[in-house]
Amino acid sequence: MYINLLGYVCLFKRKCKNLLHKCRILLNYSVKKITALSKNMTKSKIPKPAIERLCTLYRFLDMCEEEGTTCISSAQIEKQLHIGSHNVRKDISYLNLSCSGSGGYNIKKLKSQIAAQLGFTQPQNICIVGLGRLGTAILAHERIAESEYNLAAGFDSNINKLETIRTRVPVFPSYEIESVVRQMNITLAIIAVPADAAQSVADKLIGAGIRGIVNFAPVVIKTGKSGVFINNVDILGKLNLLTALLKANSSEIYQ
Amino acid sequence: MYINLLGYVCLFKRKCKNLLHKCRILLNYSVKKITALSKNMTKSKIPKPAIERLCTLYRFLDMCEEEGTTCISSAQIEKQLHIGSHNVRKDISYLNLSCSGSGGYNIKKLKSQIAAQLGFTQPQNICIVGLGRLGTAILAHERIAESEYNLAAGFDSNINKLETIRTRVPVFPSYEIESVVRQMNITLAIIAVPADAAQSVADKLIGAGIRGIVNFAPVVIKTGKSGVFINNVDILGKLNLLTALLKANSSEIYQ
DNA sequence: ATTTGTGAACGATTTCACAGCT
DNA sequence: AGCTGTGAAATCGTTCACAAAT
Repeated sequence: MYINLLGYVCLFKRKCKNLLHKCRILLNYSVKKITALSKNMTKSKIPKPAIERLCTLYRFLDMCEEEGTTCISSAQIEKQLHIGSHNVRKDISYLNLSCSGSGGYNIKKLKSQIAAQLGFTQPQNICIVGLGRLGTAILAHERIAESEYNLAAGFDSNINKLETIRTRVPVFPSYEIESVVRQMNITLAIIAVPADAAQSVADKLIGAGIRGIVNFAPVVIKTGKSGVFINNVDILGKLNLLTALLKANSSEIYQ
Repeated sequence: MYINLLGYVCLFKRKCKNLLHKCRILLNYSVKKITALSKNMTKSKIPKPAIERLCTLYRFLDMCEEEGTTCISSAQIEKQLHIGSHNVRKDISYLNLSCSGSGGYNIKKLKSQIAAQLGFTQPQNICIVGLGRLGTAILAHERIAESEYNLAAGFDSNINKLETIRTRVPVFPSYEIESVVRQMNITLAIIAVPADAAQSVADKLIGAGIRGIVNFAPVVIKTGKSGVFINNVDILGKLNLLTALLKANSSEIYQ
């Protein structure tokens, strides 16, 4: 039988492309079946890149809503966000909802559905560690105040600095991070301290039970604990990435 | 023959997993051959996620070098950066270089090779548009001054502000963006203006021939032109992403 | 003895194509 | 008439396993 199959394949190689496809379908099916039998059905979930795109889409819908638009089609989203319309529809389909029909998506409805599925409905408390130029710039960020996030605390190790900062947000010395984070039930943190302090600050935050960190310090932060997500935003890294993409785009990397 | 094959597959379903694999190999091989014949050999290139990881690695190697380390193995990199050692080696293999042997990679050599392949060797001129709190924070970023990037210009629409800023970097009013960018041969830009000004600033920059933009304004910037890369760093978007990942991680999104 | 380098297997994501609504 | 929603195909990226190198 093995030899027959080999002969069959040789035949395919020459002429029977369609039948070959049929054959592949059959085989793939059986492989899947076997795989499904040998391990538990993996729970379906949204791919991470899709989640990223949905976040971008959510921010974009927010903007559209402010401008007073009520409907948008996947083709329009493609033009604005550079995400293929197929891709947009697929991503939205992961949410298991239906805004269907011609005329495109109802923005208000779609936005609230994304918020519900991705967990943007419950307001969360966030904090900023490091109140230098960058930290205070974020403290003053107009849109955070209007958002679903509540900026609950700021921290800095320099106590003199704390006294001179003018903001509505309560500020604390860094050694109080753990107690304040626990008491105020803060779930997300933004790190804006110098590189050498970043990891120790992150350790404190994670120790206090924080769930996610946006790190602006130019080091890669490690988390020993699973279930804690870290987003490193190193500006030099971003510049490097752009440089590399430009190079790769203009001339092939393999000489 | 079709029916024979079907029967064969049924047999597989029950017991012949190994032979099935063999069969798949044969078929895949033929499919590849056919595909290769029907279209031109696609040029191999580095996957985008691999480029991102290599940028992170580059920054990390930079740090290691400062600390005086000379050698590092893929296993050590795995611990520090949370990138699987397999993955590290694969990414490095895309560069077509050889630092091989036991004892790990020579940091200096590896770093210079990454720089060469990814295009970090030629210093590039960069500029910042928007000299509010965030813009000035970036102007003062210690590491940019030491890096392969030359911070050549800052821009702000508020002329009074330009006079009060204390920095070594030359600053200009925003209406001079196009001429200054051209004259100084600036290739990358950082946008730190309010949301409503971001797109028009980006249009000016792209019009002046800029190749890449890191955008800190909380809107998604569009580029009509291909060959221009944009990196949107929206802090609310990052927070959204963390929230969504937490939700997806803790409880399945499909109820 | 240890660690790299890499083809191939595997798994994940994107794209396609068209049925199904409105 | 036009747009969404979605299985299935195609593509892309990661992991594996082991040969090669020192």
